[in-house]
Amino acid sequence: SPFGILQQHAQLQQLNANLTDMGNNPSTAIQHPLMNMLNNVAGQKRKFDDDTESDISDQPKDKRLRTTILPEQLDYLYQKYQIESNPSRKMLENIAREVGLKKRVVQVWFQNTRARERKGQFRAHAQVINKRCPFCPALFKVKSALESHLTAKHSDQCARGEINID
Amino acid sequence: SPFGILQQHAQLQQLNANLTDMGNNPSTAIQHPLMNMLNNVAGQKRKFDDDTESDISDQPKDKRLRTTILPEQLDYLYQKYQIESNPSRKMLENIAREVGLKKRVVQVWFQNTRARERKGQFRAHAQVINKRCPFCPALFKVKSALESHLTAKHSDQCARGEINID
DNA sequence: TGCTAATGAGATGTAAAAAG
DNA sequence: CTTTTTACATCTCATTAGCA
Repeated sequence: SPFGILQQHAQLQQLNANLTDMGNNPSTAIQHPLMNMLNNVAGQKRKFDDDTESDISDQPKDKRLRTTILPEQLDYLYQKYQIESNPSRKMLENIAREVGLKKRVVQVWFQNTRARERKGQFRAHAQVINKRCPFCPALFKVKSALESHLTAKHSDQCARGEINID
Repeated sequence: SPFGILQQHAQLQQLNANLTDMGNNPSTAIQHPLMNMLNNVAGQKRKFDDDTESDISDQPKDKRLRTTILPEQLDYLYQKYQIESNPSRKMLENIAREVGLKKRVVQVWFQNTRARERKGQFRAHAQVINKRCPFCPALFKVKSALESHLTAKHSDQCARGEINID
């Protein structure tokens, strides 16, 4: 996947979030009064299995981890969104694999984007360029994709100032 | 900066090595004679799409597994249903083999579809999409038409994984 | 602080199981 | 077999909360 590095980047961010969270979790167990405490309707255990109900350990695992979708990934997602705003499951898996995000994350992104669009908050995102890489025959239609490619494959040349991305 | 990623690449790889590569591998790939080009994923894999990826295969509970019948398969089944809504055992086996589903699954589908029809819930079942070809301005309102166009005119791009037919 | 990723409730469709 | 019920999968919508 061309986003392999990006994926790892995101994972690192999440990891760091979890690690640094150890020990300082001030916002644990803040529940809104409106929110009900019951788990999902069908009894599916979404929370950590609480059969050991004594709950002495009280690990601060409640922290919600937020995936950072990088600009390059966003471009890709928006590209796909233009083609199909409501992709099938199979399509979703393909996209997730390509972009290097979990399927669930991609699914949520599409849901949120759809909702955003319905509310009229849709914004064009990707910068279409359709340019060729100066160092190899690769062709790109999105600017950020070219940038990723350059940093991944031709970072040395770029560093020498031989090329201007714009 | 897009170059910042590279700096972390090394440690990221190390980190990634430690992580138990949570690669979701849905390649169950049940194949059926019909539509050989689509890789059918309707295999029995525990879905339960919730994040947490707790795919540890020691789930002791009675998990009712639900087959996902793909649109292409549905098309085929409805086609057969129009011809004969109550097929014989032999026909059932034929249909099951051709569509790539277990006989029992097809049997249940016919039962449920019959019941649905009796209750007046019969669906027209048209695959209207109104999508534009990702590679040229051609517009299609029927899914199968787009698929034909893609395989006929842009098979190379499709093969390169630049776009997914579904 | 704004944008948005993630969550949860509620609705819908339907495959599978149970009942008849 | 049919009818009914259960449970899973996925969507929308409203909210909550994390990060730049």
